[in-house]
Amino acid sequence: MGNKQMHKVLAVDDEEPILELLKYNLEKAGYEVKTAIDGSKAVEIAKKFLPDLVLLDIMMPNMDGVETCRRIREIPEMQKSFVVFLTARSEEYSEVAAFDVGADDYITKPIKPRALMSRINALFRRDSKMASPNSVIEIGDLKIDRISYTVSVKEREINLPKKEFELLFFLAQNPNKVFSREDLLHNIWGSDVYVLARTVDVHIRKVREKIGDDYITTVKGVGYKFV
Amino acid sequence: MGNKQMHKVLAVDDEEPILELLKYNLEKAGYEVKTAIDGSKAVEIAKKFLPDLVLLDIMMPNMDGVETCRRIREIPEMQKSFVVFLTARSEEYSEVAAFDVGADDYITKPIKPRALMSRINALFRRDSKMASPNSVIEIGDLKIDRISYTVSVKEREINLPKKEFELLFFLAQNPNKVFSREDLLHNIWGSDVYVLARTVDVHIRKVREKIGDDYITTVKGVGYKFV
DNA sequence: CATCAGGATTAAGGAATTGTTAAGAAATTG
DNA sequence: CAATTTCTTAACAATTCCTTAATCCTGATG
Repeated sequence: MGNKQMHKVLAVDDEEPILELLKYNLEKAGYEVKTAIDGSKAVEIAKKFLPDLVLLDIMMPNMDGVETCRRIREIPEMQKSFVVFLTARSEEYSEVAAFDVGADDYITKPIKPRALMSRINALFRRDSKMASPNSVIEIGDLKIDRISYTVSVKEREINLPKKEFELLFFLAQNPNKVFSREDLLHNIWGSDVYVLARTVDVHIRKVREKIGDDYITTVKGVGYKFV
Repeated sequence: MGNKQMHKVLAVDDEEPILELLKYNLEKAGYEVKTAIDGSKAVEIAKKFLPDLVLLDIMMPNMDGVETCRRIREIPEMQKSFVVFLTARSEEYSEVAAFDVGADDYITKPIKPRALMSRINALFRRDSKMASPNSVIEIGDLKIDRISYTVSVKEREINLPKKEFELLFFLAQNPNKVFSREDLLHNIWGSDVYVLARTVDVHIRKVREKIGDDYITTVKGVGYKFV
């Protein structure tokens, strides 16, 4: 997360000229760009390329944008990436469905390059997705606030070190979803940090020690989940 | 991880010590490894060995990594395998060419064993995750959720240990189809794990105990089926 | 109705996984 | 750069889960 590299963008559209338009503008703005001509190719590329942003045409033959988005969101490493839909002005049908599957924004065609780039730059300017407005999670007695970096259980404030906080926050963001230790390492430590998987156990233990045993569940042989 | 289907890896480098380093670490991690000292040998071995992953040094005398990769990709059975390039930090020249011939990743030398293994494991993990798209099955009062690893009968949540969960999930994925104990062992335990067929009975019993007797049917002399 | 074959059930030991602790590195702070 | 906190690793304890084997049922068959 922290590493300042070029942001990676995957553009998906069934029309070649639009892909070229997107690629040209994005590369000019300093992004690393890959393109895909249909939904299944997009998923394939996303798995390997792990883009920070996916630009996704919502109307495509075979697999449409919404379904493609769902598949992409299933990739553990893609949980934190942005997905922005491209949609013709008329077809607002899928606006709801789009946000359901985790879209971050949508941009209407025809695409105006300058507007497009300004919206995309804005996305990344919001430092990371985590720092976005809804970064306060409240579940039962537990309140996790990523802005002030504090956790409280029943009004009682608790200070968690960074890794413990990130771990709790990440799990709480995806309640009831099991993550393997490897998933957690990739998402919280980053894909280029290599520590033993059992390190996660120790952090889990410390978090539990501080907030109680009721929030993080162990799924033996699989991993951990929130609640 | 539970299922141990040994993955096959072919390591290709013109330096013997590097091959040994790779072989040692890969075998320790449970991979079946073969090595090749140059590109043409690599292609030859790949044809017979059909590895799931090829680790390919990009700078080699005679046939370089990119060309070797192209030849390997021409083998029909190797279309779906992974190819990961090994490249010295300086020579990023070939990054583009590498991805063009279908590379899945590249790792820079000098090789750090732990980082290497973590990336390779991630490669296979990502692959296997995609294999099971329908992660939530609902049949009547029964809901099986592979994301949270929980089973619920009429809103009542039940926690199943891993093997029991996998067993139920597998059967429920193919409703009304009978599987012999051997089929189940092969599919859930893996093809290289040898346990007595009767072990399945015990797990079936425990699943029934928890979700009720109405979901798994015994077909005498044949096996078990869902519903 | 006795016998038999296959399945159900149970309990126990062993295997595998996770919990817990502590010590030394690494990072951060004053 | 010293002091403090946090992170990672390793070792061992605790726990859960898996497998086996022994015994008990059940229904089919002669």
